[in-house]
Amino acid sequence: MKVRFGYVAIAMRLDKVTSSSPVTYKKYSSLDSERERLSLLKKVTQSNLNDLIKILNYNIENDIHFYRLTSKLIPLATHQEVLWDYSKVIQKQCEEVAHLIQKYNMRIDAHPDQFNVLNSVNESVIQSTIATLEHQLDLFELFKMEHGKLVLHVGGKAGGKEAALDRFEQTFRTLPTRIQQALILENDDKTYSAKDVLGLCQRLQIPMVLDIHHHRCYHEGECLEALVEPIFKTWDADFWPPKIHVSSPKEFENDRRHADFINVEDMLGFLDLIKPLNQDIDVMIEAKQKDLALYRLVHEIKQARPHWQWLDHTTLEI
DNA sequence: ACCTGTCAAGTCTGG
DNA sequence: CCAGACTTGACAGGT
Repeated sequence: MKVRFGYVAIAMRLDKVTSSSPVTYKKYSSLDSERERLSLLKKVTQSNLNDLIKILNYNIENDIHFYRLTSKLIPLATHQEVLWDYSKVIQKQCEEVAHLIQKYNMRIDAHPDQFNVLNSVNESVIQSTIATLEHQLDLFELFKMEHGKLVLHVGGKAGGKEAALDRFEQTFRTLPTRIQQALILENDDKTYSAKDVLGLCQRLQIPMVLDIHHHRCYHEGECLEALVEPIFKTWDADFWPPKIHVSSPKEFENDRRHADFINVEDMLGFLDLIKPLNQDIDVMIEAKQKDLALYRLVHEIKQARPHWQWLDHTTLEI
């Protein structure tokens, strides 16, 4: 089985490189002319795309095949008072991004922010969530990513979990097909357990992302061992192998906040657990120190399991 | 060179 | 019912 490691949004080794520079609506609306406003949006967006290209090149240089885009790549892209056409402004850079992704066969995902709630009791929240998902898929198209995935949590629990899960299911079935095909769901750390999300994903026939730390923070006695196989099975029909999220608690056992680095024992425990399944997986590292945490984890796995083989600097073959 | 406040969003808790 | 916490990274402004 092959295990690849990825990280989120920021390459800490690259100084002064960020693909998340914002334009706040406050700043935008303070500008007097349409020309100034567009010029600011254009400047920041092009800078973000240029830095994304630097990050992708950096990933390639370091054998990193898995990466999560920032959700802030295009400032004010979905703001109802702005809604600007960014596609022409970044056409050239998108071609470069597409080229890099295709050439190196990178897996790239997106994880819209927590404010995106498909099971909200507020219809306008659902509509803005759909707009955000559409926007992310527009970007995937510009990057020629046919199989890009969007990770979401189930959302709130207003009206009780059963009712809230039903709302999710109802809403999902009305979504545009391309969103249905891209959505994958993750267990969270206080409301929807791995077991809850697995059931929902099975009903909707969509893949599930297992977050190991969230499971540790919130479960109702279920053990991971029994859940892993059916969770992986939700990926059977998919282009990609299953992916999991890994993080370690900041201070104490069930601390929901993420630590700077990954505790290697957390990772080794899981790898030992799933080894009998002989299943390729992609591991998204969610640590404050981003790519640095990836390098440290890989290094510590190599020390702890010296007999394991590596296909390149970050790809494990066991 | 550092620290603090601001921005943007939705949900949930505590008063 | 409403204020504040939760969360995140970038950046502006003050010291």
